[in-house]
Amino acid sequence: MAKNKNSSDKLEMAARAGWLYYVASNNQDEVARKLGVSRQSAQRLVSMSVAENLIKFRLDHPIANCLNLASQLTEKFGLLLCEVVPTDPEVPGLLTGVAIAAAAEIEKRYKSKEPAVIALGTGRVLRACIEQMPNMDCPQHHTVSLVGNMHPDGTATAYNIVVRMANRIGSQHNPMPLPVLVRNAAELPVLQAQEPVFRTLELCANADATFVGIGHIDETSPLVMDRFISFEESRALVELGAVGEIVGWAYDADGKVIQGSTNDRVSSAKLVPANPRDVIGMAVGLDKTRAILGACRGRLINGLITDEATAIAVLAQN
Amino acid sequence: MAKNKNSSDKLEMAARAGWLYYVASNNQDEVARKLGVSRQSAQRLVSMSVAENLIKFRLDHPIANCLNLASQLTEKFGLLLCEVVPTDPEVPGLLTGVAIAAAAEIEKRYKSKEPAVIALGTGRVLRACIEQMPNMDCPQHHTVSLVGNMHPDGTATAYNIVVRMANRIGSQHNPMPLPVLVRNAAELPVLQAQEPVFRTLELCANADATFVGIGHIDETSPLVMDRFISFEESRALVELGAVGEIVGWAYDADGKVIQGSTNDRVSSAKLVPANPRDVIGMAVGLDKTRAILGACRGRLINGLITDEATAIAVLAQN
DNA sequence: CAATGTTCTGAGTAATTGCCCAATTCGTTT
DNA sequence: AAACGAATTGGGCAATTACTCAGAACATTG
Repeated sequence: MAKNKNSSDKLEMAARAGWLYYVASNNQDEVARKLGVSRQSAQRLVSMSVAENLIKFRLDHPIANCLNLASQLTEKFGLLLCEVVPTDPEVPGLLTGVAIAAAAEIEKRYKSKEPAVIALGTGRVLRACIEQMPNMDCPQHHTVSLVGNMHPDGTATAYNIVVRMANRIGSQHNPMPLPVLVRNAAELPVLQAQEPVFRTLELCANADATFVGIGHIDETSPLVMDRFISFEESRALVELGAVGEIVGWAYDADGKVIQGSTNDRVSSAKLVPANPRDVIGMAVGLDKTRAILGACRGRLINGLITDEATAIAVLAQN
Repeated sequence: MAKNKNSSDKLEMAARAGWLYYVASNNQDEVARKLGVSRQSAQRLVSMSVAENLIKFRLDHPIANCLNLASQLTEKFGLLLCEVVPTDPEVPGLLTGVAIAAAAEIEKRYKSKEPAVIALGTGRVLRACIEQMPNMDCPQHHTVSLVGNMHPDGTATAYNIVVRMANRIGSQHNPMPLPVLVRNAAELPVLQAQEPVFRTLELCANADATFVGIGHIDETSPLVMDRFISFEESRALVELGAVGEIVGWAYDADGKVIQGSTNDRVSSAKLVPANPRDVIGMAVGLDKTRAILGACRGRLINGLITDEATAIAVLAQN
């Protein structure tokens, strides 16, 4: 009884203190004087008003929700970096937002005076990213491709990201002179032992930061559309549980890299689960939900750049 | 362009900083690190987030004395709604508190899915209210002005509340394209028969909720200060027993609308005593006491949002 | 009533925040 | 291209806020 009254009085005082402090923007000395208590007590009351949630903070800005989603994702998947950009409800597939965010992140690395190695994968976001990069002159840095840049016939792929990026920012660069998938698994060791390939893979393994697109796997997936794998292979991967791919490596819902199938012929740098360096995945689109989820669960990435709608979907499905 | 982008970037950073500081309770060092800026810049951003009202504080606790006053007022005047917020004893005129409470009440109406018509009057509280509203997107709702939004010379008034409110919450809106007082009583019927005016008045009459400021009448009253009526007219009104005004309509201590004088030229929507819809008055300040009392007695309002000190004065005088 | 435990208080101190100022950057003008 | 002015930055320091702790007040129990 006495206790109840006491604590409810306290709360009321706390409410007043919180009001005077936050709403009327008094400092704690003034609050103390106006409530007739010592400054220390006023401090305790103000602090209580927050602890007891009598004072609510709310952020009124378009990015508020994004921040919230980013922090949920960070929390849930132990990410080092997470950026969620607003979605234009009328153009939900728009890449510009994530591309800008990703470009800003990439640019940050290139701005460093210290020589850095940045490894790049594939994907629409990364391609859009290049447009968003400023022209720079960074001969001290190194841009390296995680993934083969040619078709089996020797022509360069449409996603020749490394070269275009390196041109723009003026860095040294190593493309990967291999097809994404080699013709048969047996020749892979031989090809990867070639000096240029070998060096490139080495750089990838030691890259200070890695940026990759996250692809989903089904009939409409980028791998199929760009004819890297056939429709049948895609279906086989799905049979094996594949939900997504990063630089060609297909993985399942837990982020475990699939054994066998097309993965035997992937020439790309290996994925390193729980990599201590920054590995930042980028993806937009509701069809990517499961792929993103898998990549996060398996710690194939430790950073994520996406948009609001996709983030919501990922969190909802988790 | 560059400047615009710059400042919108700044605001976004400020929003982030505010979020990290207040919502995620980081200290400024952590905010600085997470945003990649210096501690001082972080401090500036946090401070900007408050100054720009990106961060809003809200007290969520029924303070006993305020509740008590509210229930006395409700009882005594048969109100449908009454909200009393704390007063800072040294800054009794501070509008922030009532503005926040009123904004919460208005927001509640706008949150409804059902299309609603909200009518707004004038006054300092209502103006301060707009700052406290979150940005919303409510194209299904309608915001309508009870009172003329222009000076006789055609310029818009400083209290162009409807437009600013509608911009913020993204509703349709009807300002009132008339002066608050027309030049002479004879032309009033003609002007009010104009389609846009007529439609607006019609909406006002059917508004689901009406929010009005309560003004007092003397030499220092808003009507005089803003040159809507002359000092002499004000004195004449006082002679006729006027103690307060709502959207320009002067009324006496019993809440009876004054006959004649400037009231003959008021273009605003008519006051409806004992209106079955919500009509919520807002007022702060001891000089408003009699005006509030009159409005309540005459049932010109059926809801009241005020502060502790004013509430005490109103009850004491009754 | 004394003993015991709990809560509350304020002094002291550490940490954090707010502000001023000089230096620098950036954009603009000439 | 140089010069100028506005805006931005970070260091340094003062003000404010948070925390710790020992003692006081209070209630509870034996």
